[in-house]
This record gives sequence, C-alpha cells and structure tokens, in this order.
Amino acid sequence: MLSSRFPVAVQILIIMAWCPDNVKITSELLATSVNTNPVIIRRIMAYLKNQGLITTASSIDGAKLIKAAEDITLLDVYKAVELTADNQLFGLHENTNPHCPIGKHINTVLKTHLGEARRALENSLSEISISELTKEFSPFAEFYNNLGLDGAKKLAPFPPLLETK
Amino acid sequence: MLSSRFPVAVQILIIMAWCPDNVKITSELLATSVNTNPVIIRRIMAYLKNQGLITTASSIDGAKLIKAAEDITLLDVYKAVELTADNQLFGLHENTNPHCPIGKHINTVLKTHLGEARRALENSLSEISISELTKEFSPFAEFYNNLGLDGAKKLAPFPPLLETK
DNA sequence: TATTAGTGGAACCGACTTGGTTACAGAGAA
DNA sequence: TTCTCTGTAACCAAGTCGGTTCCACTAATA
Repeated sequence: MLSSRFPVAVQILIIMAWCPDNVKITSELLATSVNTNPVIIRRIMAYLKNQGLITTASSIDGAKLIKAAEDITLLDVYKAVELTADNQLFGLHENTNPHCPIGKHINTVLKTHLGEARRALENSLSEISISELTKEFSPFAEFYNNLGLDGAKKLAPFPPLLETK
Repeated sequence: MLSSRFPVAVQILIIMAWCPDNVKITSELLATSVNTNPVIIRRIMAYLKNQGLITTASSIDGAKLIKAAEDITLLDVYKAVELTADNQLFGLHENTNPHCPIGKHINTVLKTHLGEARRALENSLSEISISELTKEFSPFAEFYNNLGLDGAKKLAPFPPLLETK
C-alpha cells in the first residue's frame, strides 16, 4: 500500500501558504480539508517541523511557514516525510550468498544504478515549489479574498477554514 | 519496509543472462544465490513471466530469457514486479473535503506533478539494461568460463550454480 | 487563578503488505 | 513409473499505515 503522508504534507503546506494571515492554521482546520483526524495531521506536521519547514504553536496561535513557499520544493517535503534513514528509494535483499559472485556484488552494483534513478526522481521533485502549486489554486484564493473577514463565514459547509483570530 | 522484489528480480535476470547454456536455471539455483526460499523466487519469476521477459519450464529444462538481455531495461523489471494497477508511484489521500477548494482539487494537481516525477524516475530506469549490469560481472564470468564443465564442480560452497544439464 | 484552546505523544486497533515456510497437485522428461 | 521441478494455496510473524481515544502540558485569556 502506498503511503499518503507525502500528498497530505503537500496539502498542508499549500493551505498554509494559501490562507490569509487572519486564518488560524490548526491541526483541526487542516484535518477538515484533508478529511481525516487531527492527530494524523499533527504526526505529519511533526515531520515538517523537524525538517525546519514550519513552526507550530500551542494555544491560540496557528502554525506558520518558516521558509517562503517559493523556497520549499516537493523534494523538501518528500525528504521530510517519506525517506528512510539511509535515503533509499528501493529496498535491497540483504544476506545474499557471498559464495556466488553475483550474490556477493549485486547490492553494490544496484546501489549505484538505483541511486541514479533516485536522483532523477529527486531532481524532478526539486523543480516544483509549493508556491507554484499554490498558483494553481489562485482562482479560489481570489474568491476567498473577496469574501472578506465577515463574508467568509457564509462559506459553510466548510466552517473550520473560516475561523479567524 | 521497502520491498526487495525489484532487486531480487534484477538479480534473477542477471544470473539468467550471465550463466552459460549448460547451467540449468532452476528456482532453487536462484534461491541459493539470493539466499532465500525457492518459492520466493517462483513468485517473482511469475511476475517476470507474466510480463513476457522469461519462460519457465517444469521438469528438466531451466528457465530462459525471452527478450535479449540488451532489450530488458530496469524499467521493464520495475514495472513487472513493483507497479500497482494504476501505475502510481505515490499514494494519494482519497476522500479529501470537496467543500474546500484545495481539498477538492489537490489530487488533480498532484497527479500532474507527481506524474512528471514518476516519468523522470522511469526514464532513468529505462536507460539501464540487464546486459549493462551483466558486464559489471564479466571478471567473474571469465573466471567461471575458464573452469569448464568439470572444473566448475570445484566451486563449492556454492553447489547449485554448478549443476549442469 | 481558573478557564479554554490547542499541541504532543502514548497506546491501541484493524487492515494490509511482505518475506518466509510447508505442503501438495500437476507437468514433463527419463 | 519415477524423478525433478513448477505453480499455487495456506499459513505465519513482523512491520506499516491510517485511524481513534486519551491525557499531560503549554500558553493566552477572562
């Protein structure tokens, strides 16, 4: 089963970059947009926080981006939530037979070539920033901004997004 | 945990491309090189067979490559054993909130950009063929060939590789 | 100070994947 | 027939993942 941590993390960052300052970004707000449990959001936000992409705040303040949306690439997000400790995209079969020449050296050979493939993937991810993704939602952002602070409350059924500080 | 089906499949194909014709390729031979159970090998060979890369044979004949090693790329192997039905590399969170503009459109936007990343990965994988990997083992192939049919039996402890028809 | 809102994290659950193992029916060559 | 090997089913233990509940802690506020 493919993990959905990565796309959810991207969605979190897009919302944080997209929302006006008067919108308080809480895990519950984000959970409403993603349609999941706030704890799921907090787990993913912990990755993003650990990677230095966002800050979180207990009590009344919402979460904030640390880096500008232009400076956060999909690679940053991917590395924050998906990669294992040894930065590998593919698994390897350990304990191959050292008495077989191929078994003995296969992993060294594979690491080289699969590393190239991983770098190709990462290069592609690094070419897309959160701000570029945010632009694709600009029609909706304008609509939202035109509502103003009070008008926004009419937007149910999606109440959490409309809470302001 | 990262699946090791892909690297094991590559190892299988390298051995099949590398071994002289007088070596009978059985699941047990391959399992000895990989250092796992023959059933694991057969499961992976079923993927390769289904993809049209190899044939298998019950009884006395060994498995054979259908396509030439030059024409089998790592992408062929990857697609055979790793990709899901919808060809996706990344998971998506389904059931996002349709009342949130971002939640409603996030997956469409992500599919576009993550599809680009996937294509970058696949392009990289398609540039490496099994025969290129086999070349990296050529020193050992020469050594093996120099042994001849009878001398090969001295190569224990790695007996299964040495059985000939 | 007491209340309130929200975070952070532990604990647990069910569903699923994965590598591994055993067992057995069937095909095919000798 | 006998022997070898494949193909497949069944099962297991371990790990992952999304989800949920619960609770201690923090910080702003009334």
